[in-house]
Amino acid sequence: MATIKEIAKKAGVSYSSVSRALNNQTGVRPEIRKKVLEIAQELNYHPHSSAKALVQNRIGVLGVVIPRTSEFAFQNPYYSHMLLGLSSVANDMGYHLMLVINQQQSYASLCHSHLVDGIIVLANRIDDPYIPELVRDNVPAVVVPGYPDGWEFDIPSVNSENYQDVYRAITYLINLGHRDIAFILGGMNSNYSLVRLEAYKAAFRDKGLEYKDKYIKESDFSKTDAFRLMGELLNLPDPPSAVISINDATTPGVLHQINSRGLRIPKDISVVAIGCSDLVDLTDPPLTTIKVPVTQVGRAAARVLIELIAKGECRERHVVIPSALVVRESTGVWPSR
Amino acid sequence: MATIKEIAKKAGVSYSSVSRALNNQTGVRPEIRKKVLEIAQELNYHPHSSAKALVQNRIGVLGVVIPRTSEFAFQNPYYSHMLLGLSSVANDMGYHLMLVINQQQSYASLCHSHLVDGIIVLANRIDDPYIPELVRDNVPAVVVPGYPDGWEFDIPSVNSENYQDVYRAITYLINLGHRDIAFILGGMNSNYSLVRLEAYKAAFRDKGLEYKDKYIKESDFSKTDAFRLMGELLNLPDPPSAVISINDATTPGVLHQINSRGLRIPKDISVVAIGCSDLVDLTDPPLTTIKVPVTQVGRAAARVLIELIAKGECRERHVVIPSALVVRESTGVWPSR
DNA sequence: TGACAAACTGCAAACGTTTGCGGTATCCAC
DNA sequence: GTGGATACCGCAAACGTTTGCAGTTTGTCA
Repeated sequence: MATIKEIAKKAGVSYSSVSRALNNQTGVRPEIRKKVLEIAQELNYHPHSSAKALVQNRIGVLGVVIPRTSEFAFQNPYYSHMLLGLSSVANDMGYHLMLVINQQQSYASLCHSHLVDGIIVLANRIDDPYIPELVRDNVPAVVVPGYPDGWEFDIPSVNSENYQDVYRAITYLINLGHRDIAFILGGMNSNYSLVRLEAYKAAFRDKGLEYKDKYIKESDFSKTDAFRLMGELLNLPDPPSAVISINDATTPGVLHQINSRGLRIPKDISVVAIGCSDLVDLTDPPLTTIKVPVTQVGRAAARVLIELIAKGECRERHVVIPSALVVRESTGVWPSR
Repeated sequence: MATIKEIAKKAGVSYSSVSRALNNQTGVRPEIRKKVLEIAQELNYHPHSSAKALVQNRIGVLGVVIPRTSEFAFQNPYYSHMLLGLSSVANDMGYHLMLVINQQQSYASLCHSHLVDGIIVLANRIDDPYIPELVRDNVPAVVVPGYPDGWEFDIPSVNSENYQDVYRAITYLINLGHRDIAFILGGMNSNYSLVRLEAYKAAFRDKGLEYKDKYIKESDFSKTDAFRLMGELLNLPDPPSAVISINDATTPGVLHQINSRGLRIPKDISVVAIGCSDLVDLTDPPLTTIKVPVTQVGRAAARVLIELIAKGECRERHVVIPSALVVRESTGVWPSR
């Protein structure tokens, strides 16, 4: 591999001039710059990123941490969309992405060893033991979706309008006449579950109604578990008239359970899906959906992290991306006749 | 951040000894080693990976390239499974993963700039302009799934038993009595499409039968396109009695089209799915599937690449992972009564 | 022509490691 | 007590860059 010195020798200048020419800095005669660039091209020169990193104390890589999670969870299109968003901003800003799945060591050490300049934790669990260390060591880091309000420490986060969307969706269902609304949640160590359940309860409360605990089910975010739980719900003597499903993994399980019993949507039961997948667009009937703008969340997360790395702080520590409830045909008035 | 020199000063030894102690090399007294390790712990020392990389000429990172592709394609669980496989082996072998999506520059430059030690290209297109450069520059690289036999250049690859599986599936359908078997393919710049179509044709040929071009459809690997093409097929005066769908993205489109017409599987039409998703396990009826062992392909790819980096060559340049046709309930004899 | 500023250029240090080599201490056997 | 082997230790170079500083050239204007 060609180095800067070889170029210098070949061009007959010092290698500081070569460096300046290559990084188009000021202070090098145009003809020399041109010559240097030509020779670099000819030798197929590529700057040694480690050497650069060593002196500049910046490697140009963002660490994307996907905490220890089960295989089926990682299959969620959530991650794909997120990675697309992250990667598009990173590309534009001159950063690369290091993907860290099921890391068994502290996230902070990635930064301490200068492997990455900063860290994004995706789908963080609120009991993740490695996140407090990030704030203690003051590592540039962003978590998605973050922590409940008033949490014991503060770390930059990006989220979508989780609370508002679920609140709107439940209010909408209540207005349609539904009272027995089931919620297929994920694990309660996910802020997604916590915030959305909070909104669910608030929507009932604000209408002067009471939700029923038996309709609230904690899944492990998997399709099979959602299938099972939806089965339990439908076996109740008074099954729910509507159900809201927390993500793209659980929704197919819910739908499959409903379909396999020959129930009709929305005549027999209304369904609201939460997710980022366009899978739901082709279901029959088209699903009323809380469309989570995951790619945009990813873009924002990358932007915040890059700002954090550059400036040591960021203007907005807790970004919320607007999202929307899209009403389609899987929800109807109740009772339905 | 603590450096090796600070540890040396604090321990009262030279920093070469510290280095040796930390990398548990020979040539340092046990009590000194112990002391050094304690101080390192206490100072929260982490070796500077760039400094290390500079002198060792090895950064410990594998580049995972996902060529320019559309958003919906990246959503395919194929990539998730692959990344899980890659990451598990990489973790075990002390490597990290750099994820490069939609890279607009040459893949080889990643290696030339010492950002990564080697490169894995996922779902390579046979007309990808950046891959020949990898072999020209002798960059450690593996492509998945690779190129057709007798291609103009040779590059290590990992694939599953694409050909055999499709051959078996088509033979199986023919034995059931099917003659009009549709194939929803992807783009013909993908070796997946090429090889599988080859197998499709061979299965007919070897039975002394002729396939019909009108039943072969090239999709763009998307669900919506598959939905459209399946529509065209079912609109034919002589629609197919069976269909095989090339991946996890196209299958839902195919199924949705069939269901929306009120056709019954397998009475009216038999369906064979190709893919890695367990999505199909919950469909009604359960799908006869060519289960592609994508995670294992990923694991093998990482292993081959690491061997390539270490030894400069690998024993097996073209690994094929065995897979299987899993017969479930979406395929039946024809005619069906 | 001279003075002064501006633009250019090169030297050398620095970034944090690893490692070959030569030197020193330790130990054991005779 | 001497010899030699062995284990340990530190010096200094090396990896490929960037960059502050000082020195040199060029240009401009009076």
